[in-house]
Amino acid sequence: MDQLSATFAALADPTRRAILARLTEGPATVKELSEPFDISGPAISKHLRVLEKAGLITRGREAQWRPCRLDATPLKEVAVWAENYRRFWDASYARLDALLTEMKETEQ
Amino acid sequence: MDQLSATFAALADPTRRAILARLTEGPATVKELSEPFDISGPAISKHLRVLEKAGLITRGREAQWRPCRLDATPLKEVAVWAENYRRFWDASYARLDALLTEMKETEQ
DNA sequence: CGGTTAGATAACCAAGCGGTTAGGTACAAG
DNA sequence: CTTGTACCTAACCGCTTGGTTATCTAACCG
Repeated sequence: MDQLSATFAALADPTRRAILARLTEGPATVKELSEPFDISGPAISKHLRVLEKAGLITRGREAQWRPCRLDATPLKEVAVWAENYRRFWDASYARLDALLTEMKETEQ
Repeated sequence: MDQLSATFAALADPTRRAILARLTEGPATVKELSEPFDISGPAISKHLRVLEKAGLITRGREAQWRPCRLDATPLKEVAVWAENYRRFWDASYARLDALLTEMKETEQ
């Protein structure tokens, strides 16, 4: 699986996006991250592994804690990818695109 | 499944992203879209259904063809979502963040 | 009419996902 | 040393996913 696919797949789960949102406020332990959700610890562990493999978080070791820290660099690739489609959602460009399509059709 | 999750899930597949890229050049039939890939027609149909449910394409009817057209509006939400993390991948902000973390730690 | 083409649907399969419970490891505190 | 806490791994379960082949509909073409 390529990097971009892994990133999109990781972001497809609301729990994982909530974890990322929490990590914008600073590093957190697994316990802290699991508190907002009523799912088991192993389920959180799996989510964190997905995020780690996607390069969206890094994990340290401090005694019995495994603090998680946000690494947003893959999100830059997401933003860049999405920006390539800006002209297709931007209204003025959409009108221009429709005009060009119409011109192309009538010229044949 | 919420809209954003559906969009991310749809984008997690390279074949579907390639289909979207092709549609930036204009509408295309199912056959045209399937040509670059050596997977069966039904597999393409499934990908198109995923994209359609995510609101990323719309489909028309012209005789025996079902032309697909790009609808990039969900990608705007993706871009907006990712932009909220810009300060975490931007180098200068990263350095500022590290500085603030250091200050917070030493003040205790 | 018969044949061809575009495309969808159905049924199936292997693999992956999101969740669980049970049990194991590592460390700190009493 | 014992107990409790933080976290992980393993095994399992139901559902989804990405693919297949086979079959069906709908439209055009001769």
